[in-house]
Amino acid sequence: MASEDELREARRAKVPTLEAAGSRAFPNDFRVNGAMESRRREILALAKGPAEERADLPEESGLEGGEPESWVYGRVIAKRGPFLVLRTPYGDVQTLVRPKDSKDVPSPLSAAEQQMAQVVDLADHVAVCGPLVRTRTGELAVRAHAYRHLGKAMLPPPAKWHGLTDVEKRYRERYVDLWANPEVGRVFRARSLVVQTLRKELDSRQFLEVETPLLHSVRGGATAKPFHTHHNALDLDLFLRIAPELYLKRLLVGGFDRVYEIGRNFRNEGISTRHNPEFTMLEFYQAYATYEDLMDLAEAMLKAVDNVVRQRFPELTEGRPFDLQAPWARVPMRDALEAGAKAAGHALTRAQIDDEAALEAFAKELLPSLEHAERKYLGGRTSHGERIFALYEILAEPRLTELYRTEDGSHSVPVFVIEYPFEVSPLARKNDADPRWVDRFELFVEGREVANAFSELNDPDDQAERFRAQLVNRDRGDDEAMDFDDDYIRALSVGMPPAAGFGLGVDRLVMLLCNQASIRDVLLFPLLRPEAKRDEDEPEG
RNA sequence: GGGCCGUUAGCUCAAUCGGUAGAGCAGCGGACUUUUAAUCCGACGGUCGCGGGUUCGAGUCCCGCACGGCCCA
Repeated sequence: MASEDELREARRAKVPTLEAAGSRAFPNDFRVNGAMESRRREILALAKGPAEERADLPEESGLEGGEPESWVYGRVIAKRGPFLVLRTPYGDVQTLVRPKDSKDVPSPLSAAEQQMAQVVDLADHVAVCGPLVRTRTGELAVRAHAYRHLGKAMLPPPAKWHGLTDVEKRYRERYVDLWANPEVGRVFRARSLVVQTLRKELDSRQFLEVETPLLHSVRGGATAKPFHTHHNALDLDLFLRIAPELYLKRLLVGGFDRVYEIGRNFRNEGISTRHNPEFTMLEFYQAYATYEDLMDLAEAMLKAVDNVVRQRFPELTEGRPFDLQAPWARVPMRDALEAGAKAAGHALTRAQIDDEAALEAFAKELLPSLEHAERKYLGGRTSHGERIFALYEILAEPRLTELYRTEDGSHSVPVFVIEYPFEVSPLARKNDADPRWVDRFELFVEGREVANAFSELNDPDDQAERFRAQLVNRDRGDDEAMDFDDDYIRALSVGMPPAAGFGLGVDRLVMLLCNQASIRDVLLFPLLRPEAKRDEDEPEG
């Protein structure tokens, strides 16, 4: 017996035994209450804790009767001798289940319970109730004086020693991965805590959580390729949103001074270890604030998130190469460029950067040493601002991690890069003192972009101008360009208060905080191609 | 989109130069019943990802495809 069907059949064959013993294969009459839940948690803590705390427990042979009995319940993940190991959300607990009388010890279970326990399979759900005992090696076990079958697993679990390691299978069968590999579940608990803490931080600052449409008839808020869909009754082509930005700013117009949304966005792009077509972003907008206020807020908020996650999940956060609690760097892009160029072995002065002709000459000189893609990118930039940005991206961004470090040099620190050229920031407000730059920052942690924020553009004429520029790009074949959003211009015309806005990739933040190399490891169900259908399902020919 | 790697039993993996596909675990039958990957005995378990080609003979060599992983764009 080994084919999947045969393994399923072997388990199905045990159902009549369960029924003869008075249990359904899939009963739903086992109720837990708060007391049982907290008791189970206590027992798990005791099982995991130091051995001294279990020293007072009697051994099985020392039981006198009348000891308090407790329920534990979970999935059977191992059978060892007379022990069944149950996996619970809080860890594993041993149960001592005697399905037969042995030479020295009669089974404490009823005849029906013995029958049920004899046909238990790995991965079944069961509950046992009994006194706590100490095993010969000082471990805790719950000795089953009562036994309940709670649910049959018709398929076997992964190999007990290696577990489920096939990466594709782990993603496709996450429901197995999650219980078979406890560290996987831990990442998603940490993710939940990250989101919860972000909410708490914003709620405590009087931000209002809102939900805006996912179905958009106009592309906007970011430059990206959208997914297309269709509403039948209205016969209307729609896009899945690429960003909530324009709706959230309409709410500023409407008088909600502080709003945020944590939600899914969809971008019709390739898949990689850092990209999934649907991903979660936090965006928030605050009236009467500038991007500088948001730097303070972002730093406080992310330090709080980091503290909570490190405290609750030390095993996930240890050994990270960056330190979020150290002072964060705030660096004008031109300073980062100067430092990056120096580190790359180029003499590039601030005066050269600020001088359009000098910078163009430097770029021209640099071109031959670049790889094809970078050469094409830098060579194609025509304005001073675009050139500063391209040189920054090529020379400085990859070196942020080495340039900005803790005092002892042991960890990288988060870097706010500020003073972006207006040419590369179509939605951001120009700086009042020097309109070459916009009031914008991007936040980098360990060299990876985590957040983007700026003082918002609320001049409807300026915004209309920038939409028109997007249309020109569209005509040139740029299928990532935004649409002209008439209603958004009307909203700005009604009057949007001065404000600043912030966007953060939640998936990437979780990756960083929890040391996960792939975005798929922080998404419960990453997008995969469907499995190939079996031959019998395919049409002939 | 490009390059490299992978796909063999339910799970984890072997298979030498191209010569009858193997092991551990799980499952099944039995023994044992304080185990820590429990142990012992026995029998069972295969569309070698899919399709073509070369060959007397292909898991192995060649071509194509599918799915996945990593790197690059």
